[in-house]
Amino acid sequence: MTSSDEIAYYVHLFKGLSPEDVTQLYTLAETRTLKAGDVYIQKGALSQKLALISQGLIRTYHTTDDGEEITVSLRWEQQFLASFDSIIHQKPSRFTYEAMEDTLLMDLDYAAIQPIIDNNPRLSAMRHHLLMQILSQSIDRIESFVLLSPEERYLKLIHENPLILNRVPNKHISTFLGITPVSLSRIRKRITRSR
Amino acid sequence: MTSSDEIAYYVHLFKGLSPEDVTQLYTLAETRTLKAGDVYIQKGALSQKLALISQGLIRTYHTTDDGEEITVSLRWEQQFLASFDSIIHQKPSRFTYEAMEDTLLMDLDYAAIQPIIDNNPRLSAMRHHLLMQILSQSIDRIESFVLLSPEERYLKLIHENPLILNRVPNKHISTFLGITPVSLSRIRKRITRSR
DNA sequence: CGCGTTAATTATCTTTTGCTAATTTCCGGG
DNA sequence: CCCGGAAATTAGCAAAAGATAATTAACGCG
Repeated sequence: MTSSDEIAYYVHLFKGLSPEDVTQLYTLAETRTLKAGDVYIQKGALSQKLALISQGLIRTYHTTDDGEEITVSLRWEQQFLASFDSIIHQKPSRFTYEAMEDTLLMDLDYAAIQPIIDNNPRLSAMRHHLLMQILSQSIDRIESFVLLSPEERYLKLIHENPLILNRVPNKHISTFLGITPVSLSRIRKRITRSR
Repeated sequence: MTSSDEIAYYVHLFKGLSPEDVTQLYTLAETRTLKAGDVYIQKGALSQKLALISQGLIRTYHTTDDGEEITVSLRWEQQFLASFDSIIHQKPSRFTYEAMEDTLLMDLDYAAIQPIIDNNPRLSAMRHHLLMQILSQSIDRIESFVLLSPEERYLKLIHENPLILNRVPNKHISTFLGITPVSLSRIRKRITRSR
């Protein structure tokens, strides 16, 4: 794919942007490939990374004192990924961002693109729109913890996102839902038994 | 307090804005008082309400099929309150927003102020800044559900926000933490016993 | 294709939570 | 100041979840 093809693709994807708008950012973007298991952002890193995932899946996790990994976020195709600790608070990331599959993404440095976005009304509007999407998803996730039981959260997940189960091992799904792998296994058994 | 005093106050509060910027929004704002128990946004309402709380505390809750109230959010002085369902998705609010105390707030209609903010770079930048704050708080709350036990969530709450306990009954604190009032009571007992 | 590692399930036991109801405490209006 | 209703705690029991370990299944690499 040529870069002009790609720009046309993003103009189509982000309605409201001109080819020039996209090009401004595209120039500063780097296409990156990650192999399954590769770390995209290391815990402790201070870089203000921002990425748009073209292909693949990235898991964000926290590591406990005894070395357990707890999955905080799962992001895949067409979704943005951001090192929020660094972007919002200029602090080192408390989390590790790791590819679960071979992954292709557009890698950006938010510190570099921020002034460009700030000075371009259409890019600013797009950033605002995307931020609202992300905020909406976050609020949704909070609600699922407040309103639903672990079993209901799992059912919601497989309802809204059945494909993810084939891409992420259950042990990561479980911590993503705020429970242990053993507990998820029991929930799955309960569910299959009752249908 | 005169309105010019108030504008000076907001100029000081939102660094980066000029008195003119503040005035643009202030003109469209309405100072509203709510008595304890008053509903600010009714479940089902479609209005894109946005408020800055000057004094008081507002609880957002979901009502279950059997009439139980589950608290989703608690907001107080200097914080923004938004009917996200309506603002982001133009849908009726799934939640009720109710004052827990006599409350004073600046009431805004986001539909009315959006074009003004869009056309004013400083206001746009402030909106973006505030959105990032709200997103950061949301992500924090998600993390507390994924990483912490109910007891740890309660300890985190009283550590970060001890005053809230004197302003909100425990039955609302408990559902806010994703547990039942009875369970919170037991957690409180465990804690006092161990110190 | 087999071997070894990891994931998933199952088992056992302990702890915590939910549910329901009873009891006690708290609080505001008369 | 008292009284009634709501909140908070406590109690008792059932269900679910956590911790740990053992067993089985799945998977990737040579």
